Formats: sequence, C-alpha cells, structure tokens
Amino acid sequence: MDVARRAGVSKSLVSLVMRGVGNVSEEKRRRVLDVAARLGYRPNAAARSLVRRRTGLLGVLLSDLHNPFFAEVIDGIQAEAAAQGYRTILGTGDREERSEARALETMLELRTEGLILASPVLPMRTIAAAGAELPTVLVARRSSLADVDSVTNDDVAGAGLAVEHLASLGHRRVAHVDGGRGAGALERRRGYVRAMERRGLGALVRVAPGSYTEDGGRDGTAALLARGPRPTAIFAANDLAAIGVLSALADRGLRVPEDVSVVGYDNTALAAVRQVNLTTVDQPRPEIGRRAVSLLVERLHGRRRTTRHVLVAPTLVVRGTTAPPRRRARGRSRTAASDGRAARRNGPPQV
Amino acid sequence: MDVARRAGVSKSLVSLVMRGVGNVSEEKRRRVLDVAARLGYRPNAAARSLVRRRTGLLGVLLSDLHNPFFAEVIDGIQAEAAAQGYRTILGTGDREERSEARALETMLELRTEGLILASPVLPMRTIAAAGAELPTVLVARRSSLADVDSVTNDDVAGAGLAVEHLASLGHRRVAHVDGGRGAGALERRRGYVRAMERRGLGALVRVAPGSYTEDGGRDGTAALLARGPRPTAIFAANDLAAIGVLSALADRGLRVPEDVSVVGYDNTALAAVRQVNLTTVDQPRPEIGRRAVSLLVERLHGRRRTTRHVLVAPTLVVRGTTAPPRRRARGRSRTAASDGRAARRNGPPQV
DNA sequence: CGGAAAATGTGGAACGTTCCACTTCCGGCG
DNA sequence: CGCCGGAAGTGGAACGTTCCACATTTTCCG
Repeated sequence: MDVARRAGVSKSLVSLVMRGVGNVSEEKRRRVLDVAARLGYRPNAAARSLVRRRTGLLGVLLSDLHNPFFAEVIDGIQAEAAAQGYRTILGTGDREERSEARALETMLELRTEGLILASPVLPMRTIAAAGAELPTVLVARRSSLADVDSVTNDDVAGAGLAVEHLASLGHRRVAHVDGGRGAGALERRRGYVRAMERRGLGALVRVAPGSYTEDGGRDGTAALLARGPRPTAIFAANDLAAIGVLSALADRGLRVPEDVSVVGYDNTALAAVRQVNLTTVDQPRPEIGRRAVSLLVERLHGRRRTTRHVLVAPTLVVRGTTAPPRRRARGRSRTAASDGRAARRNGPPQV
Repeated sequence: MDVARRAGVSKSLVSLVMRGVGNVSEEKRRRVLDVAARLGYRPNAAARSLVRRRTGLLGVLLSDLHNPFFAEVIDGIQAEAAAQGYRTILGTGDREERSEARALETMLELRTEGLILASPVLPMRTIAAAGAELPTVLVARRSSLADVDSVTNDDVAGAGLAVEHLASLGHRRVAHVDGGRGAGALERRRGYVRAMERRGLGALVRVAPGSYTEDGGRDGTAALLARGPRPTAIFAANDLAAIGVLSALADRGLRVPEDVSVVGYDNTALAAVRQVNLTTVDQPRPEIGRRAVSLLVERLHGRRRTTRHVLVAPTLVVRGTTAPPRRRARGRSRTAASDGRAARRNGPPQV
C-alpha cells in the first residue's frame, strides 16, 4: 500500500498504527500518521469487514422520516449503540414497501450485524426472513415471530392512563376515536375498554372508527357527535387524530376543555405547542431506542437465544385540554361562542 | 464459494448469474438461483466494492432528524438517487459536532461515492476536507468553498414574498423576528429589509433578535411590543419562531390576524395544523433533494468540475394568520377577550 | 554475563467478489 | 472437410485490509 511504501514500513505496521494497537515505537507511529494525513489516507471499511468478518454496523430501518416520533428513538439508538461500540446507518422507505425492501437489501448486503426495524410496512414474511439471517428487533410494531424481538410501549397501559385521568376528573362519558389498523391501535382500543370497565363505566364505552391522521380524528368525532349523548371527553388514538378531534369540536362551537376534554397519544412536538396544549400520553422514546439496541447486543454477544418482547411504560402528560366536566352539562351543544376561560376552574380536579 | 460448489459450477458463473449478465444457459441459471435461495446466499457488498472500486452508494448526513423539514428533502433525494441508479444511506449526528463527525467518518470509510450534507453543524474545514475527497453538496447551508456545491432556497426572495404579501394587504409597520445565527437567517433578514425598502417602507424596518425556536419567537415579540409603536404584522424567521410569536401575542390579548398578522417560514406540518393555520413561505423540499442528487451525479459522471450553487424558488402559502390591518388601530392592546371571529372579514384582502 | 522475555516489526494467507484471458463446444459456411 | 465465430463456462489475479506465525532487537533478571 502507498502509505506503507512512503513511510518505509510494512503494511502490517500501518494497520497497527491506524488501529492504535500493538507495540509501535513512537517514531514510526509519527511517521505513519504523518504520511497518512498527507495522503488523505483512510482505511477502507470494505476490506476490513471482509477479513474481519464483521462490520460493527447496526442497521436502522425507518418506515417514515416524516413522523417526528422516531427522531428521539434514534437518539436513544445512537447513544446506546455508541456506548456499546457499534456504529449505525439509517435507511428509509417512505412508507412504501418496494423502497423499504430496497433499503433493507442494502443493509443486508452491507452486512450490518443487527437490524432495528422501526414500524416497518414490510410484510411479516420479509421480516421473518431478516430475523432468520441476523439479530432483528422490531420497534413500535408487534410480532409473533420467533427470532424477532420487539420493543413497544405498553399501549394498553397508556390508554389506561388516559382513561384514569379523565375518570378521576369526574368524566363518565369518555369516548374513543380509534386508530383503525395503525400499529398499536388495537391495544389502545383494548386498553380503553378495559380501563372503562375497571372504572365501572363499561356501559358507557363508545368507540368511533378513526385513523392516525387529522382526518381520522375529525371523522371519528363527527360520528360521535352525530348521535347519542355527547361525550364529555374524547380519547384519541394519537396526537394527530387528537388535532382532528379539536378541529371538529371547534367547528361545532364546542370549547375545550370546558365542553369536552381531549387526550391524545404520543406526546409529539405538536402537542406541546401552546396553541394546541394537548394532554397526551408520552412514550419514553429514547428509552425505546436504547432498549432496542440492548436487545440486539445481547444476541450479538451470544448472551441470549430466546425471543423477547419488551414493553416500556408510558406516562401521562397533563396539559390544557383536560378539565373536570361541567355539572350536568347535558344537551347544551351549539351554544358556545362566549369566552369560557373561567370555566376551567369549575370544580376542583378530584385526583 | 459454497453456492458454486453445491451447484457444481464455478464461482465466476455464480457471479454472472447473480448479476444477471452474460450468456448463461437457462439450466445453470436455475440451478444457481435455486441453491442460492436455499442457502440464503446474498452477495457481499464489501467484496464487491473492493474489486469494483465503486459502491453505488450516496451518503446523506442529516444534522437533525427532529426537524421535519428534512423528511421531504430525503424523499426527493431517494427518488432521484434511485432514478440515477444509486442507493442511499443516511447518517445523523443530533446537532452534535462530535457525533456528526463520527457519522461522516462512517460514510467515508464505507466509501460512499458522493455526500449530501443537510444543514450540518460541522465546521467548514471538515466540510472542505470532505469536499476535497469526494463530490459533496451542502443543503440548506451556504458555503464559499471551492469543490462544494450547494442547494438552498432563495431566502432573500422568500422573505420578499412574505413582506410583499403583507404590504399588499395594506400593512406598513411590518417587523421581523430574526433567526439569529441560524442557517439562512442572515438572508431572510436581508430579504426582509430589501423588500421593505422596495415598498418604500425602509423607515419602518424593525428587526428583533430571535432564533429558530419557539422561545426565540416569543422573546423577539416581547422585545417588539415592549416599546415603540406596535407593528401590525410580524414576519418570523421560521415556523417554530412564528408559533412563539403567536403565543406571545395571545399572552398579551392580541388577536391574530385582527390585531397583528403573522407570517412564518418553511411551511412545516405545524403550520398546516388547523389550530395554528399559519401563513408561511414554502420551500420546495423534494426539489431541493432532487437537485442535490443531480449535482452529485453530474460530478460523478465527470460532466462538471466547476462549483455550483443552486437556488430554488420558495412560494407563499396563505392561511389564516394574515389579513389587512385594522383601520388606524393604534394603542388598542390588552382589550381582547371577546371572540373576534367576524373581524377577519374586515375589508377584503387586496392581493 | 547468559538467556528468557518483552518489544517491535515483517511477510504472506485469507476474506468474497469481479474481471480478464482463456478454453471448450457447436453449428454453419465456403 | 476445415475453419471460424459465438455461446457457455472456467481459473486465477486483484482489490485493501487483518491476523498469524515468525524474526529481530532490546530489556531485564538472577
């Protein structure tokens, strides 16, 4: 190799110097480093991985960069991966199966040692195939696959938190706009139903079909308000849907939280914005990322061969869209308009 | 190699089959493909890149996954890269120089053939070094480096659109909450000043120091309202800052757009949310991504050796935070409270 | 002072591909 | 019939590292 020749040493020595291992005299070390810097030499990862038969790379496949949810998960992933001595590369497929498969293929050819699939749209058989090939963990999507670990937040518990919060504020007619076939939607729905039952409100369970989108929230709310007694609180399947719920309520002149309380899920940046100020359920995103890496590393170090599914605990973030229901506020829709700022203080929250 | 042995052919033939080139009899092709599938064989990118001396990989370094701005830029990048026969891998450094450098190093060792740096926090010398090594394009950050191309939106023009819009609604006291040292902030400030002057409003120019954050917008607004005549419109350096502006205005009982109009920049998802409904300047994000790839490919194909800086044209997206100023609305702060929904229709917008 | 052990350095095989030069086989053509 | 050319397939060098076995020099210790 060029550096070796110019520095007047063997390529083996250059290798030692570049990796900073072995016993190398200060003099030669300097010389090699000098020449390397001058020539802009940089070790070739391909050659190294070929002979070492490992890459030190973890592949992270993101279904969707648009979803800010994943940014913090990645933070956790990167931090933990770095701590464990791995480097990460990311790929994404824009929620499109074809291009997601392409990205996956790239990682596999690159011989990443482990794979984190964040809410992929890939069909289960593709995921199973990946899992058979290398340690794989699924994030924010469940699986029953042998060999594929997963990390998800406990959606059932999270939905429970939302309902508990509302119930303890005094709400009884708590409805749910669900997330359709979205990841975790089923569990959130189930958690909602269970918590209602636990509170003795089983008879008041109402689920409107929705989706993880603003429109989904809007449509679900429209359905809820179209007939039956108006709910005093709505638990939306996620924050985006909650935004839709808020819009739909505003369109009908209903005030939040005076007339209707609203709770979201995910605690996205949207929820924190003052204009929205949404009470929501938070997933510990960085932790999710860290746990995913841990699962991978356990397998990579041969410390585990059994499949594990990690559930992390969500927490409730109370903001301005929840308050106690108004006393006997029945049948009083469409009256809104005047500023109800004071109403927020009707009756103390009874936690 | 294993596949070759089991299929009873030479490794050269396996190579031909896997790449789908050359004259191979249908019989052997089948046999090789069969064995490969059975063994789960997948070509090793490292070995290939070693001998071919190319990887077909484009590296994309993202400063910040949290900024939804980049998601669509990536969409454009991926689409164009795929069209040109390249694959992409992403890296990110969470706005932290150390880890960004790490990610960059990974791409370089992996021998990506070109580099797209999206608003990196890396110091210019590091970027220059990368540019000397392989085709590099900077996105959403300007440079005066030889050998480093760039794609940015025309911030000066974009700020001009915002001011023109406000001025043509009849606003004269248009203030600007700037983006501090953020990327493009200088240009947006300059564009604001120039447009004001063009409109003969040079004497009314007012710039409050801010940043690309909600707090920045809030603080800047506080400064604007603390003294001097109240502006009838505020142009914020970006959407997040605009959110802060809206908060600060709401805190003081000022209604938008009745008392003050607000314009943001970037057209993030936040701006589109009904509760925010922000008039803002849109950057053609996918186009930015596509152009970046084009610049790279031109260099990779040896079609260009000179440095190019591409400016793409922003557009204005009018939503609900801008309206004509109220007639002679002076000194009427802190009166708010009643629903001013009707006020929006004061005087037709005169575009 | 002799020899063992440590420190320092080297050459060459191996990693899994691609590519090139080459061989073999076969059909067709003059 | 002899030859040519294309189709089909092969062997081995090369890519840039790491690692291993080994060689040489220096240091240390009894």
